[in-house]
Amino acid sequence: MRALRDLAGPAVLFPANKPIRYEGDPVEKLYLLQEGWVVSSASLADGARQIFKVHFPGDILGAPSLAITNAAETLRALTDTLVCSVSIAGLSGIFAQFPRLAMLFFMSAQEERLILMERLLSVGRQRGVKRLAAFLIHVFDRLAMIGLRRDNAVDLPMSQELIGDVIGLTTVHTNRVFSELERRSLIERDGRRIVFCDVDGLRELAGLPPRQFVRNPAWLPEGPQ
Amino acid sequence: MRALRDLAGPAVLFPANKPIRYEGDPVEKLYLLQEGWVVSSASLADGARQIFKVHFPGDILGAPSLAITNAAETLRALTDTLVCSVSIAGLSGIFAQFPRLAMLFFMSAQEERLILMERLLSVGRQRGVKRLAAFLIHVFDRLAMIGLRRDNAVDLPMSQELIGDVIGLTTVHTNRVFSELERRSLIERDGRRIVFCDVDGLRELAGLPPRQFVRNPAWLPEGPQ
DNA sequence: CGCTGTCTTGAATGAATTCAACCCATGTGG
DNA sequence: CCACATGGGTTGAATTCATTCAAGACAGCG
Repeated sequence: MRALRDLAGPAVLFPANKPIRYEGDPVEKLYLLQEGWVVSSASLADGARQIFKVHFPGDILGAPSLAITNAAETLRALTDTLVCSVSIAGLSGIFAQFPRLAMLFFMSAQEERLILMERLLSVGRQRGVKRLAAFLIHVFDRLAMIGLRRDNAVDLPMSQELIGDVIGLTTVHTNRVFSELERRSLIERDGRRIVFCDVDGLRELAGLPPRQFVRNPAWLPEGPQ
Repeated sequence: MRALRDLAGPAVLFPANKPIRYEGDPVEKLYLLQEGWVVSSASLADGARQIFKVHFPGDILGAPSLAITNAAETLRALTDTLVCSVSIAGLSGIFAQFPRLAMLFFMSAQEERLILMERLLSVGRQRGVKRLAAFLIHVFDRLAMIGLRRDNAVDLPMSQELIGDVIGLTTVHTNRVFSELERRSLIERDGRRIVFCDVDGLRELAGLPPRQFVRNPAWLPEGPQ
């Protein structure tokens, strides 16, 4: 990890709502998100936008576009954000020198695939209410995993329009579906703060199978001493 | 690649429609698809199914479940299929010995992410007709890429129900949307054989941005002599 | 011959979008 | 301090898209 940090350039501040990279830009580097929230998204000709992922500190940004010449996703800061960047050649050096780290990168890419598959399952096969429930639970769990959530509440720095872009609904319908979750006493809202009053109920509504992650498997390549 | 082939077990025949692995099964290995078509999918409690990907010869199967204890996706043969398997520890050995190959695996995982993102964009933000167009074009292009398509036609070994499970529509609606593509003279059908009479029109309808893949970049780690 | 699976069509229902309007908090400039 | 603009959030009504339920057509197969 020290090797990776040495490769990374200085941390750059992106204020809330500022784009870090546009889709179509030439792909030159990867980004490491140190502080703040970022969304990756793409748009269609008619302006419709789909958000692929809400990124938290510790995430690698821009990796999916590694194998293409022009970026497929736009990266945009949701909050004030600290980001540093790594050249692709640098990443390649990591693979040559640190097989254990390389394998961990590979596994993390597979984990991202899993998250995308889960969202696709939700968007393709569930109604709006369940989609929103699934997204909220996803954020809830991920924030806990990286230690950024203490209590049963989350401050979501996203407008309902953005949330609609995650789950594939219009602003208006996202709003109605939010109200329904509240009416069913699964959540409470205070501005953009969301209180998860009935996590189990929400999780059951979301209806996605639980996942058990393997964190430090024996079969990983040896690391350096 | 020879190293990989040495690791792989013998090729096993799975007849059409036979499951190779169920979601929930313990994750022990990866699969290499040598011959035939396979779909990976997952289901919800109510029985709704989402197909994540249609796999062709050369694909690695089961990788997304690498980081979890119980498989997230069901793998099922669409046609008669030849599959061999690799232990996860074996893959790990590849990472330790062949950094160039490891990097290629990593990039292929990112490419898979890209494909999933594209499908999510389509399913989340497009109407049925465009979703089907996008899927057909995707299959059309991928088959050409691996040299399994000569003319302007594809034999899709999938029922309309399965196709609906890819693009997130019911059987009935998938059927209507198929008819519309035909009515608009974008395709012709003869059983499960699909003739792409107007590839450009279909591609435009699908409305997804074109991708330029980097195939052998200079920054890849050195391979063995 | 009667299965079964798949494709197809019609009609009714339901979910989500569209269009429109209104509310409210914030911020800004006169 | 007011007038006004701006970005969200919320609600209603009409419309469109997709699902559901039902039934018929057809081919392949025992």
